[in-house]
Amino acid sequence: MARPELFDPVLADLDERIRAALRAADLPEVDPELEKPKIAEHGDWATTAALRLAKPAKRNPREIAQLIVDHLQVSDVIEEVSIAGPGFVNLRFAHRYHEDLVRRVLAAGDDYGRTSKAEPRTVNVEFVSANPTGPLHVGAGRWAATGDAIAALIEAAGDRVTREYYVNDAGEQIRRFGESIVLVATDQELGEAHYRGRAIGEVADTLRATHGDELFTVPPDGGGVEPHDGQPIEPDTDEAAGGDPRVDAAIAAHVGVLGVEVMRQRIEAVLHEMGVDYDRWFSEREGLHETGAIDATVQQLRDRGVAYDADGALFLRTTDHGDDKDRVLVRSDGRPTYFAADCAYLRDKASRADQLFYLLGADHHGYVARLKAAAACLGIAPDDVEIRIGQLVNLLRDGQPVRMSKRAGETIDLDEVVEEVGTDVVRYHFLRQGLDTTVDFDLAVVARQSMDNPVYYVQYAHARINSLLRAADERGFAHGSVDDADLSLLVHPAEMELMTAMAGLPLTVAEAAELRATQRLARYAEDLAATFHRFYTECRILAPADATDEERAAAEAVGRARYHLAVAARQVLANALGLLRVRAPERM
RNA sequence: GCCCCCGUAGCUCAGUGGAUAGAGCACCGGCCUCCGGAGCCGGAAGCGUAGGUUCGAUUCCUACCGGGGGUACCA
Repeated sequence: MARPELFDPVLADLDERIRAALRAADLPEVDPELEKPKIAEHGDWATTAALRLAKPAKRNPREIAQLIVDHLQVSDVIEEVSIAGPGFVNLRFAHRYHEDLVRRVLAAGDDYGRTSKAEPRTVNVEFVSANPTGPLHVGAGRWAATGDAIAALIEAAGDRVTREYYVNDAGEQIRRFGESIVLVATDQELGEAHYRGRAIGEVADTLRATHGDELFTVPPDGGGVEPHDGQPIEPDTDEAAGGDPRVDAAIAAHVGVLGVEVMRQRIEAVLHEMGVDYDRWFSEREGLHETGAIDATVQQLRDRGVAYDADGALFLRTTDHGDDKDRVLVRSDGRPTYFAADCAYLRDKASRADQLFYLLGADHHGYVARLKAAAACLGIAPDDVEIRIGQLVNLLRDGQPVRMSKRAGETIDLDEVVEEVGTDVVRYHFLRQGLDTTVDFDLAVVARQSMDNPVYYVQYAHARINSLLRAADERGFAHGSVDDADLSLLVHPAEMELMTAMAGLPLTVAEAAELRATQRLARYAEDLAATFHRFYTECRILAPADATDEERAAAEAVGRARYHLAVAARQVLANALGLLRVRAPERM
């Protein structure tokens, strides 16, 4: 778990002093495990060391707490040390701490909340990777928002990130996809196994526009057959491999490849619209099949002695690493399986990154064991392969399920939803909920601009600060620089609460990154917004229009301090939203 | 059958060993001569059940009950 003392020099010092007190009191040295009390009255930080020492030291925890306090020499940033409850040692900051914090935030600017690491790792974050045989559905929006935000969090926590999309553009499905396009383009009926839906027709139209009708009727190499005597050309089909008897296999394959690229671009466009931009679109066909990487990987697995032949097929011994059964790498007919491509891809990525992160939907949870086992078989440390499973999305409208089946017209694609409600709403809705919970995405609820959408609450706080600062400028409010402001005047409970909340961003970011828990940051932003709204309600910056000169003069010094506090709050809010890739608007 | 996830307020969700379990929505009652009421303040309301581990359990373990998903020489 992220440690608070790593993000704050004052806490680092405090941590060390508590350890020193334990030594001085002849107590076993345990980690102080500084934590934030839930209740503000208990102070700013607390240590539970005394509670945890009770057993080994065989003493009453309150006595131990007293010993700690007796030997603890705190710096003057700590104003109060007290013992409470069963043996908590509570610590309260002097006001100076909060004043420094405001200055720290303003000095750090956009970097406030980010941390650097002495030895950053390169983390490959793969997410979405939906088959490019159809448009993204709403559920994929969850992986887009979450994967992207997790990537941003990992970066903010000091590591390097590559965002990657694995394009499944090889194999059986591409031929079938090609056949589907050809059949639709030539007004023939689709078979049972074909892709259907509006998108197929759109791809067909796009291809017709760029390549002409011959694309669907003439094999890419010309077919070697000239039409003659008005006889239709017999398609050179591949029914043995499951091909449709009406479609030439070479045409299907060619159209499939072109169609996939059209679809991939559409996917790229909607993801871009959602603020998600990949560093790499990894083509299975180009990157693994055409380079021979699959064959090389299969050979390597043979050489490592982790593969064996049985029933004419080649199996990988994944059961040696916790899988339920060994997996087929090469079928008995000699074709490599999709799993073999997975292994090759794993190997490729491992050569480019220190850590491989996969975000998968719950419908893929069966992959976890075999993927981790495959990594182990390849000699990749299983700890360097992290697979997170997210639960699925229920698409609703007014509480009623919207069918997400493949049938034409019934699906609602991600681009339509993004168009309808906007990217901030879509992203935030997914990001504020944990990966382990099933998300209900109700189009009717999500379209409402109210507190049904907390994103507006947070954005409103940010817009409100901007409005406030604009009003100050318009009235010629002389705020001066923060160095000249007397921040010691910020003693109102709402001001204290706001400063305490702002101090929490770095730790929240670190924890959210570590746990891959975007909702932590979203909830933090909501809490901070609420704290600001309270401050706004209770603490005026500008004197009322009808104030007397005397009143105005009295309020001026504290107003200046509050002005800088508001600027700092805006910065923290903007940074939190920025990591979620949600806009922080100046007006709304 | 086996595997994974979930069960917290009427509803949607936070809270991965600490003190008095938190928000929003909905409901009830207050707050604008003044910087944006998309706001603020107050009220009522909850950890599925039964055991176990621990000084301490919503949190960890086991069983059970409910809900969701997965279990291919498919891609």
